[in-house]
Amino acid sequence: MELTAASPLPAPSTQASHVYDRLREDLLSGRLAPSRKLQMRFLMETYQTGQTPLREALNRLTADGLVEVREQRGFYVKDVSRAELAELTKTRCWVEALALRESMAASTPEWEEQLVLAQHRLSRVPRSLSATEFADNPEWEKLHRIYHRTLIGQCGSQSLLAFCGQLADQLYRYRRLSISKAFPSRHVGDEHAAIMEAVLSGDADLAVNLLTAHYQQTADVILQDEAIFPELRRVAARG
Amino acid sequence: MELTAASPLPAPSTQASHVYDRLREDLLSGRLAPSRKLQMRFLMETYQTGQTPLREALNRLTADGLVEVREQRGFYVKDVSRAELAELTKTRCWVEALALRESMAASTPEWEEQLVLAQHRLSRVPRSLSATEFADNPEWEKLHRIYHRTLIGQCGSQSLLAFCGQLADQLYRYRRLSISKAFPSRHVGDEHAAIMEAVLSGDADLAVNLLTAHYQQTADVILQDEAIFPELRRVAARG
DNA sequence: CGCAAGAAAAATTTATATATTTTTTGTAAT
DNA sequence: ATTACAAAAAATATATAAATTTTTCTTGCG
Repeated sequence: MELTAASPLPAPSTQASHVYDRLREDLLSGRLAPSRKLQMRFLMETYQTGQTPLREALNRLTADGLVEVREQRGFYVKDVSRAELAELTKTRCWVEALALRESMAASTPEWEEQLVLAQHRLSRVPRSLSATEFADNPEWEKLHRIYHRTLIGQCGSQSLLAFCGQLADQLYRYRRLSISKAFPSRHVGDEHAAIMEAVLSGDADLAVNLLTAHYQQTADVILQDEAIFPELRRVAARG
Repeated sequence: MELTAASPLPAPSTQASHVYDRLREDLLSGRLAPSRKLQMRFLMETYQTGQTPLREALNRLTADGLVEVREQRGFYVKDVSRAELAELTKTRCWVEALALRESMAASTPEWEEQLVLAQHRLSRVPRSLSATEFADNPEWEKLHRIYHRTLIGQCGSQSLLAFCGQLADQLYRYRRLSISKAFPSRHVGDEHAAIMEAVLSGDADLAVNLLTAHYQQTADVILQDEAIFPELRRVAARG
């Protein structure tokens, strides 16, 4: 297994935060596989650090919903399931629909300009680094995140935005875990543009419908990915 | 200051969980005052424990929004403000309105029975232990929590329920912090009954309106409590 | 002879104690 | 009065120890 290499200098203040960032990246990318046990000794060697910063990082990640802790039995990478994917998606659709409506109700010229900019920048970066096969483009992911965050950023509630961020992270892991990334069948660029248009035209119902469809379609593709979920046969055979 | 005494036997498995429970109670009750610094030495002596379980507990409480952590500067009790109270209340109204509608849309006879039971039990316990002055009744608080949780419990999203629980905790602290607890001016029992009636009659709009009004009124009372928020004069004099 | 139950051993998580940085505070000098 | 330096206080990290869980091995019974 290839995990993040121990980079030498850019220590973000505390070791705990540094380990948190690296662990988070390894969890989201799938390098640390779902339901895998996170043994202290292994983590200490891999990330070259002590257990105090490690526990700190693992506890934060537990709060983020990426790690699971069982009392006196250690930490585990949060498992994935079709049921959880469906529930997370459903919740995200509900909550972001709410946040988007509130954002639009509190719209300002500045916010609309931010949205136009975010959409434009996203449209100028390729989804994949390779034209023939899918190769994750970190720059696109970053701009994609900013775009969706901007969409709901005017809602006026920090706690709601933080919750949306958590849901986004958890669902992002499903996307990275899934091999068939709906590439290049979908035109996600067009979808982002259409949502923006609806927002700018003031049509909240349309904007919400487009946004939720956007999320639902992504989930539907991943739900059909046999590679990330145990096939039904095997589950039946086990029981 | 009188904090929770070190009770001898009921240790919930790990020391960290035990400290978490006691710290949480002291934070919610206000025994640990807002913006107070949580020094390790003080906490270790007060709760008679080491720093590993303490850090664990403080990190969990940070995720709950009751504690704030500043890099290399330690932990602090989350500060309170009128702005945050207003925002938390607004968010809770939005999100619980959503959860209540979804609960009603997914209603079952079992759930309705649970709700009837929860409301009945709550109505049978006095709000205050004393008839003349306000004396917090833990049993009422417990049943109150269960009632509100039941109301939205059928929504079908664990993560949404967890988020609602967090908001409830944070707002509960404001209530405990406030001296004028709207007692006995309001008839919260009637409000709880009215919400249940609306739910049972299937009138979602009415139920949501009653619920959000319920939360908003509580917040309005606390917002006028000069004792918990720094008076405007003092803020102006400082700057 | 195979299987289940119990006890000892190993592995691992959790907690304490010690050491190292970092931040803050107090003092002196410009 | 302000800045620089030094001492202290406190947070963070490492290393060591204790307690718990899991595994393995042995013993007894069918």
